[in-house]
Amino acid sequence: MSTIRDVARAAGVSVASASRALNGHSNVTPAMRERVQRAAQELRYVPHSGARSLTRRKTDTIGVILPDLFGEFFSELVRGIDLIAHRSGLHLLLSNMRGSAYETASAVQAMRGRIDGLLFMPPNANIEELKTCLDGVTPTVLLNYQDPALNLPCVTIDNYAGAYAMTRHLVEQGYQKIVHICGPAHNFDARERLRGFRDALREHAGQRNPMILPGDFTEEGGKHAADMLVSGKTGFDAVFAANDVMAVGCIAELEARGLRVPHDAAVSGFDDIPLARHITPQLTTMQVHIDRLGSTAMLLLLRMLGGEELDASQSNVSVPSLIVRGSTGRRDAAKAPGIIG
Amino acid sequence: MSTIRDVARAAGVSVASASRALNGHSNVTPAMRERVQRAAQELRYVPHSGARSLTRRKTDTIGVILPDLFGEFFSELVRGIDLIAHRSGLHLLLSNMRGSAYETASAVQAMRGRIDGLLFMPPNANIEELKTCLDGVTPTVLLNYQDPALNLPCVTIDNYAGAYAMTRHLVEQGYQKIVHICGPAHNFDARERLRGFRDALREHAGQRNPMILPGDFTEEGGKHAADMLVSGKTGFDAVFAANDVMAVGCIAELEARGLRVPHDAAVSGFDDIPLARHITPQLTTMQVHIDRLGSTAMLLLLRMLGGEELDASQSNVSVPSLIVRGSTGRRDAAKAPGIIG
DNA sequence: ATCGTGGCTGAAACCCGTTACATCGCAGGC
DNA sequence: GCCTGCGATGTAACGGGTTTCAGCCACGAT
Repeated sequence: MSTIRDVARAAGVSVASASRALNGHSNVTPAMRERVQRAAQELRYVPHSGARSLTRRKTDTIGVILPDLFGEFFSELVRGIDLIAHRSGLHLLLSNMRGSAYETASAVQAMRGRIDGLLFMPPNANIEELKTCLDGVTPTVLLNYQDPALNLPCVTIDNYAGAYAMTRHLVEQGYQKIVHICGPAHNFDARERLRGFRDALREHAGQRNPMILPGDFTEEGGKHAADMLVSGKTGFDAVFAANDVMAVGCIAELEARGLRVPHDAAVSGFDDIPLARHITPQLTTMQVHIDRLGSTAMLLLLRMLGGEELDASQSNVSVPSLIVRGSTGRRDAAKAPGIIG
Repeated sequence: MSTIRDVARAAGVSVASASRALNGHSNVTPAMRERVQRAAQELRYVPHSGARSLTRRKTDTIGVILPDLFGEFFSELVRGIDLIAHRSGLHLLLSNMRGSAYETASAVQAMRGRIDGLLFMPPNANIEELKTCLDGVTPTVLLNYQDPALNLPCVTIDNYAGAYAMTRHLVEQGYQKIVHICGPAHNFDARERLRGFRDALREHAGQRNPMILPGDFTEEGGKHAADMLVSGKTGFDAVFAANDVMAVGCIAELEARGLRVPHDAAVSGFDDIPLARHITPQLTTMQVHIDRLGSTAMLLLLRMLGGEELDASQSNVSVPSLIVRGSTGRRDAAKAPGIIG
């Protein structure tokens, strides 16, 4: 592998001139530039980005730390980020932390000297340790997490408003015994969605003690919840799952148990994953533009890289929109078999 | 940001000793190590990976260059890669090339000095330019592409065998007018699948001029093909789409046009995306373990990083397995309405 | 007492670029 | 003809680590 010194030697000039010629500085004669470029080409010289970033104090790389690299959420998020990053000639350094706080801290630290900025989606675990390793070292934008203690801009989804809107939709459709399958207890999104569900049900249906089933955001979890519902003695006529994946599992299990959706019970989800449109009945859900989440975060980060000082007040909250499909078809009083259970 | 010199000064030792103490070299007294570690902790010292990789000639980073960062294929592939990479403490530097050959070349070059090895999935465009920039500079494993001219190990899917097996399955089920919706003409996978289809049909059904419809691997493409089929005058009783996404589009369109699958016509796909199990009828398809593709490639690359000299002869071909589901349900002679068209 | 040995330690070179600063030559102004 | 100023070029420092090599010291052996 040839270095810039090799190029300089081959061209019979100093390394400084070689560097200037190759980087398009103006104070270089055309003849000199020509000579250097020719030498570089012949030696197949490619600058060593690592060395370059050492002096430039710029790596042209953005770190992306996520809880896991899995599924639709991940791919859409990265797509959104890359769309903007690529446009600015930035690379993406990916890291996951497998949920562990220790891994998270080391992942953040391992980024030092590799990146110019960080997009960080914290795990649901305790955030305390993060504060120490995130203290203004590198420009950072948080994804899907908000913490007043960390005065960082963040890009989030308004889970509360989304769950509220969905619950209200179900109430307005005439459903009376609406059950919520929630996500993991420590999950930020899950908690907010549960809160939205609770508030909407209290404010629009006057219910104070709705039925809540535990869930884990997996298809199996949705099936399990449906199982409990059908076997249980509590009646229900609608299920609002905290995400689409569980809703899909729930529908599958309900139908396996002989119930028809939405005829016997409505089911709705959250996220609008591609699958939502493809199952039968099509799933009513809250549409979240995950790619936009990534793009927005990246745009904020670009501003920070440009020197702007952004803080939590610049945070961006995107409100998901209600997509009504077949799975919550208007409850027809004539055909409805009444509340199950 | 404190450097190792700051740490050395604080501990009252030389940088060399500080470096040795922090990197766990054996020739350091416990007292010295203690002093240095304490100083590092107090100064919140984190080594600068960029600088470190300059001397070590090792970046602990793997470059991953893909045609695009999109969809299930991408996320599964990255998951498989990360699974192995993470285990070895390697980071992932992601790059896409948007199909352009120029971008590809510059993406590969931009990796110089940033990575220890490369996982590369070439675009379908001409490979010629790549040879020059891939010439043994860095250990490389090719994904899903094989080229005798590039003597590199590659990890591929046996598209030919998969398509052959699927076609044979359809023939054995009794279907007689089997149509293939193929992928983009320049796509390597698509061409191989088409070839497998052709050969199987010739060898097992004696057909030499099967009906081939153009496609583009998108849902819309599948719908369009179904549209042509239904409107066209050529009869068909089974459709083998070159990927699941098109198969899904095809089924949707067929049903929209009043045909039932598999009653009126069978439909099968290729890839076994998660959606395949969720649509009605469930899709018969060839299961491809995309995550394993990534893991296998990463394992090969690890061996190369370990000093082994691998070449094309070490390539790994994974044969997809046939997953029979409802969409190609055995053609029941009694109920079948005969060939449509 | 002397010499050799071995283990720690520190100074300095090195990795590969970029850039501040010094130098040089040349043209123009007086 | 001499000085000034400017633009092109070269030298060397620098960025932040790692590593080689030499020096130092204490210890054991002769």
